[in-house]
Amino acid sequence: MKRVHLESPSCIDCCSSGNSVLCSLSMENKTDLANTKGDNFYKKGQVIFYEGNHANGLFCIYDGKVKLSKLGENGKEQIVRFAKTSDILGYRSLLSNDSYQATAVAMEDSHVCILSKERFMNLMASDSALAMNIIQLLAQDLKRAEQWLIDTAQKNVTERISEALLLLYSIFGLKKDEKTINISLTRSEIANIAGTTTETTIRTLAQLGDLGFIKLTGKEIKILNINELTRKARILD
Amino acid sequence: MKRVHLESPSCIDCCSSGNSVLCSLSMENKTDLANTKGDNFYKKGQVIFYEGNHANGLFCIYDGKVKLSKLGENGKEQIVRFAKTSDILGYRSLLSNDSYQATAVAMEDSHVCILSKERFMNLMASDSALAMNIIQLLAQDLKRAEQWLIDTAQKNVTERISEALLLLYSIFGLKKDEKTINISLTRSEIANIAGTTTETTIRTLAQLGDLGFIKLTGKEIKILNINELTRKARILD
DNA sequence: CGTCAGCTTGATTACTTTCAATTGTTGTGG
DNA sequence: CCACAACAATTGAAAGTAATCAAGCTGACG
Repeated sequence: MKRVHLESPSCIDCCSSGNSVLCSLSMENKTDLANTKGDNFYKKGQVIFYEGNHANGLFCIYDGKVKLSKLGENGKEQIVRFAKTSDILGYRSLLSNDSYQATAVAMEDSHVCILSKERFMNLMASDSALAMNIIQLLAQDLKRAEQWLIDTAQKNVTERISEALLLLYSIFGLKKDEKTINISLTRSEIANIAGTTTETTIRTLAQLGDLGFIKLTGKEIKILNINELTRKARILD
Repeated sequence: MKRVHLESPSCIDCCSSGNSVLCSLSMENKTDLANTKGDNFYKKGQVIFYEGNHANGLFCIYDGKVKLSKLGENGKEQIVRFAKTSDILGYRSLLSNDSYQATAVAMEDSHVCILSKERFMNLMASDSALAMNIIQLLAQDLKRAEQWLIDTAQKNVTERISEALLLLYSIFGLKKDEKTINISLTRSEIANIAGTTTETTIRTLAQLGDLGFIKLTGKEIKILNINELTRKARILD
């Protein structure tokens, strides 16, 4: 397997295009970081870290899409979060000194920078703006997790699947056609977002298609009527 | 309604007995805090703040028990967290500059100290040990929320109710008899932890009673066989 | 062209909710 | 202290929802 040699991405360049929380760092720190960090390529499907692994680094996605999932006691996957270009991964575990609590898998070929735990903790301690950004990130994650919890607990499958589609839309946006959700997932993965089975997901997606809210073409999902889909996600008529 | 006048609790005394995250503050800050904070009594059932209220303060429970819950779109309550003596409330909203995302209700008569947003934010900025403690708190809350999400999504009612009982046990502990969970909840509230209905909760608790894992006496719940209950919470035989 | 993984469909089963009715408990005012 | 009202707990039966099980089908790929 041949790999073209590439310079590790420059944090300065990265920040000029993307918008990571790390971009609040001083120019000096960014320069230094670029020299001390590592980076890796992950093919679609490859694991970046496993749930339970010792947490020793912070991951910053230079380019790509990643899912974070946990296994239930029955072995079923539950997707708990997504990360895309400019997002960071693993900070929760580093900050509470835990092992990684979820498994991170590349959903498409991804290029990911890696920052040692030590370096990250030092930055957090020395840069209060960064610390504040991270705190806000945690606070938002917590808010989202609690909202998701309620949705999962109180909504029926159609509502949850509709919501999952809207979630994917809000995170990954649309392709150039301004209709198609810019992420490709298997039916089973969608099921693992919504907390249901593959079969039920298929039937539900088909129903939403019959209603004209979405259009399915293989793994492509076009959103045709976002208002109705939103309504569907809330309360079943 | 007569109210005896009491001095606002001293933060120093409070920290000598309890163990709040605020106890990492310097003696000087604690003294100052004791003079600048407020405090309030809440009767059982009274609301400390409502979901959607503008977040203007941090609450520190001097004595009491509080539930944090959110309303689903269908109006059903979902309990998302508990807080007890020494715990703090509202930090998530303050830190991400949101309104309160949940409603806090006293589950028993409670005495709660209140710290202004400004004061709290200043402390966070000036005291890095406090900041680190708060970060860890957020990180733990997030971890717990994600775990709870999986449980809700993947477990059946019996497992979820068993887990809810274990959760109550882990948070509130036992009464002096070393058996009875040290919190009194209605069946409906237990249902709102586990994400099910009151009727199903009643039936499920009765089953767990028949199995000899717990003993129900009114609102008292005794844990008779914690190992079996734990096993039940995991995977249905 | 065969194979494998993912997708789809139908039938059946299991679990929960919902609805309805009854009983029990608690707090209040007379 | 009792009667009443309001709320909480309980039980049964019916209805609904989603999971499970069992086949086929389809498309990508070596």
